[in-house]
Amino acid sequence: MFDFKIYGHKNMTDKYRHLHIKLTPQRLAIFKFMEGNKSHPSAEAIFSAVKKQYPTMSFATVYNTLDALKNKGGIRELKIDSVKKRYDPDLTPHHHMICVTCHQIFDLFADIEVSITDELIQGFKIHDKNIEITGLCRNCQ
Amino acid sequence: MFDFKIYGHKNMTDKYRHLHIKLTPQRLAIFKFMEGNKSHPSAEAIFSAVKKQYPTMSFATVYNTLDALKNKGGIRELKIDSVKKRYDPDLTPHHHMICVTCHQIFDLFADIEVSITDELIQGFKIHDKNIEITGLCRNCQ
DNA sequence: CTATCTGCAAACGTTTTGCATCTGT
DNA sequence: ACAGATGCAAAACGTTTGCAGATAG
Repeated sequence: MFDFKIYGHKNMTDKYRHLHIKLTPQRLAIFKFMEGNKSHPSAEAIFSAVKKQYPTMSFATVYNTLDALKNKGGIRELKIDSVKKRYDPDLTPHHHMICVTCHQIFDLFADIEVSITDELIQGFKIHDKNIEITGLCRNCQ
Repeated sequence: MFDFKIYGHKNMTDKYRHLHIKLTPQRLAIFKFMEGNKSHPSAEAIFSAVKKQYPTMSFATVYNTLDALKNKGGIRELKIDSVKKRYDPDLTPHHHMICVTCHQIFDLFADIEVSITDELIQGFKIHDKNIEITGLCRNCQ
């Protein structure tokens, strides 16, 4: 989930110590579930998955953890789904393709040319550019 | 809101007849409010505005009308705001810039080069490409 | 030790729904 | 006439919050 290989982590706890948040077992389970997860899960999906291991897991803990991760720059919150928030542990610059039929989300690691004239942006200071592509995935065509 | 000037509309009702939905006074009030509206209003904003004229206006009617419009291609539903849906009557291709401080939404009518190799899109058939830019607007810098 | 986290339940804001009544066509 | 819209209130849904007890550091 985070590229800290340079630290040579001994274990799970060491691996996430840099976040400077309390590393509870519940949180570590969430980190583990998110690590390398390409499904862009919702809070509900994360909750369901981690609840198997921690039957007392609550939404408060899931949202609390996701919020902490988001604030520490550990995950991205996606607005791809108008119904619920989705989370992406992949922080490398990429975009998303959403199938209008099966609603699956596909990563797109294309380097996209976004050339905008100063005149058009009305003095807006750009932090981030994000491209959302809608259409039909191979299966649904 | 719709570019049907070629029909030479006599009045409000004629203007929207092509939608093939019942043109109630409430709906016409919503159409009028949306026409040329650059504020990307939420359902609540539309409701509040139109309620002044129709005190009995309900959310059911607002959502019903927005849904009909969306399905007939009369408006676009935006996913820019993760809390609530926003609606845009402008159907000409354009993108959005969202200020992270004041949360205002600005239109961006730039023609953006999105060149993607066939290999990267995994057979995905693209219908639409949408760019969301986040940053600071001139006022908030 | 104590600042922070967990888990529960209740509250919240947005959107959807059921249904009786009404109305545009 | 009648398919479809309105308006109300209730429900549904995802998310947030308050708080008492627990725990990581």
